[in-house]
Amino acid sequence: MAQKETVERILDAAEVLFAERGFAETSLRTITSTAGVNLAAVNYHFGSKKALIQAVFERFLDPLVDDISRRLEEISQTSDTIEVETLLRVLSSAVYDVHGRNTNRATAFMRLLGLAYTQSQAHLRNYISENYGEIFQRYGGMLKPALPGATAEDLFWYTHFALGTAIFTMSNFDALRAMGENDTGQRTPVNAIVDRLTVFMASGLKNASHD
Amino acid sequence: MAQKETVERILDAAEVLFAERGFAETSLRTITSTAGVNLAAVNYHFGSKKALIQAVFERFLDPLVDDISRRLEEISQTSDTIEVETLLRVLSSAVYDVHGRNTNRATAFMRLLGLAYTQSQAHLRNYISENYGEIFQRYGGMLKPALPGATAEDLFWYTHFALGTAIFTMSNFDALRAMGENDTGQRTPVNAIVDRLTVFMASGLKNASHD
DNA sequence: GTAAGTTTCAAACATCCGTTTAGTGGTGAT
DNA sequence: ATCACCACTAAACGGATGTTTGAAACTTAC
Repeated sequence: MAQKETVERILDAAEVLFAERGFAETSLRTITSTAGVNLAAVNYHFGSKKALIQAVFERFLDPLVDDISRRLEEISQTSDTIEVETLLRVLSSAVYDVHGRNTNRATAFMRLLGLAYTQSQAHLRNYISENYGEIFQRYGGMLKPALPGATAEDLFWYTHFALGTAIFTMSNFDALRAMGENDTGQRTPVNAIVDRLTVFMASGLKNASHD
Repeated sequence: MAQKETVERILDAAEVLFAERGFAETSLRTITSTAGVNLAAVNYHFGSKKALIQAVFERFLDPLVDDISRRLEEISQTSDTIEVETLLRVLSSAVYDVHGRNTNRATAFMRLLGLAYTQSQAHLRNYISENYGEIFQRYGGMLKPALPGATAEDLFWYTHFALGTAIFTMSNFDALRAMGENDTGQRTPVNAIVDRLTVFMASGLKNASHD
């Protein structure tokens, strides 16, 4: 009866609240009351709180993965050897593509991705690695020729260092930005942060080649 | 009456359980039952769950901060300009110094540090920044001349990238090493990982200088 | 217009949580 | 021996949580 369906109202509220407080710290009552729906609606439409969490991820991960897939195919056709920076840009560009206009949504997404790693939600990790593991491996396969001379051990550790940098930054995005503003007096724009992050990761990764 | 005091038994159990599951996900009943003490003991000795969380951190951070302080004074006397790698080594050496023998304890501590950033525990962040903010700033002050040409904004973001890399790696230390062994067939020694981590962070940081 | 099916609702359910209380047992000083 | 003090304990408290229930309201189709 309201403008938006109940299901989407719940997903909208849950996305924001989960990103702000985490999964365990956000109650269904808080979600349903800010969504303006009945408490029982979550269990009716999704089945359980865990299923709701997965649904939140599915809603924004699906279009994102499609976008990344498309971009990876594009650049693998145009050029033969792909630079590290190019591969990193694929990710940030995809995020911007999908949630570009809405910065709040993009930062919420980043925090959620970070929380997925950090918070003890085994069901979420399983869900993600089952449904999105393939694209992850494809990406790693394309990264390998970009870092010639790196052993398998090098590649493993350096990519996980880079992954850790990104995830830590994402999961603390707002807090870090607030600290930075308090510290330097400058409120760094999102894309300026992403640029620095890309530089940091790329230069760290490149050291895996010639050591 | 038992070999260890009640207070320490609680701290030992809480440290492990918090690191495994997080703060909100660990109940006082779980802590007290694995510690073999009465439920009310936590509130009796510490006052509240929040105070217990802070006490866990205090027991860990105090000796570590002392060690870092001592090392920073040492190197600031011997040489004038300090390399980035040297400053990074101060941290890893201090952790090894204080908890060197017990690798489990060191990784648990790293995970806790990561959780302190990620989990929504405002009181913890306030406690840490109030009690340990000084050494943090001193370290930052010594890092600044090692990265000439970097703006305050650069410095803030690149140091937090490096911090994120370290925290993520350490807090998932066991899981990462298991993945790596499964992936590459090699069980990478701890110091080899720390070495790679130092290289990664240093080369990432150095890019803050000339951009 | 009535029946079937779907969605929403208030209320209750069982369970878990952090905290408090009232009381017990022990220790050391006077 | 008495008193004060400290550590500990079993039990209960009030509140919050995810989930379930059974009936009401609405939608759709014939």
